Amino acid sequence: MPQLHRYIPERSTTRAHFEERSAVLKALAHPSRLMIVDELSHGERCVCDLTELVGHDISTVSKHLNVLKKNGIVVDDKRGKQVYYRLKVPCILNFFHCIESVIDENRK
Amino acid sequence: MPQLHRYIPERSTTRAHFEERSAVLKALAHPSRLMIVDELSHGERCVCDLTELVGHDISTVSKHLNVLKKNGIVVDDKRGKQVYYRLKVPCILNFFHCIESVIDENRK
DNA sequence: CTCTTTATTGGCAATTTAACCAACTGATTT
DNA sequence: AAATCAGTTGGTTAAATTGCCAATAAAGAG
Repeated sequence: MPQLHRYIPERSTTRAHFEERSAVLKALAHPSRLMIVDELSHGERCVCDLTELVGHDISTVSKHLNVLKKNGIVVDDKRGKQVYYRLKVPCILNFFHCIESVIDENRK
Repeated sequence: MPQLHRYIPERSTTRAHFEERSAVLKALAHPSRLMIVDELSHGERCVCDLTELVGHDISTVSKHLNVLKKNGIVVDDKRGKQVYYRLKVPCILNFFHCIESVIDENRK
């Protein structure tokens, strides 16, 4: 008698699953997008605020925001002429501590 | 009397700093490299073990390992004919929980 | 309604990334 | 010493990324 349910792993470790994870990391892995996430950790901001912060063309910033949005890191909210973005999953911020420690180690 | 020391920020938020951080994230943001990091969380492994795991050419895996090494995520150790890699900064593993929660949110 | 402001989208050029194969290095085996 | 095994490095090609400009859309102001 086959026991099919025994073969379902608790945690997926398939290639597809690692691709999903890396997509999220890739969305964060750009200096401008990190600046944006850092800024959004202080509250929601409109695209024009973020454009000034990042110092690139507004179309470039809009595309960066779309990358973050597609990967579930931010959500947007149009109010009037402006579009406001905010963090969707705050735990993203925990990354920074670890990344700092990696960088500190690299300096040694 | 100028108070120069007052202008030194506690935490750097310059573009250069965000570039450093994104370099670390970028090193992690690839499915094969995530597979490697996940495997190394169980202990050190030689390149040939990781090559079998990843399922790509050994030269490709070697280059992935070099990316992780250059960014301070793993360290290597040659013993005999084999080169063993292990995680340098274990906190990297904390990322996974958060990434999972992002992915879970994305499914909703 | 027209003009302006805010943001998104399409398209293009330059750069980067990632895979493979081939060549090479270094250590072990025979 | 010669052959073999484990890994790294160089070179090439295909694909993805990122920036800007131009065109478009949507909302508000005059």
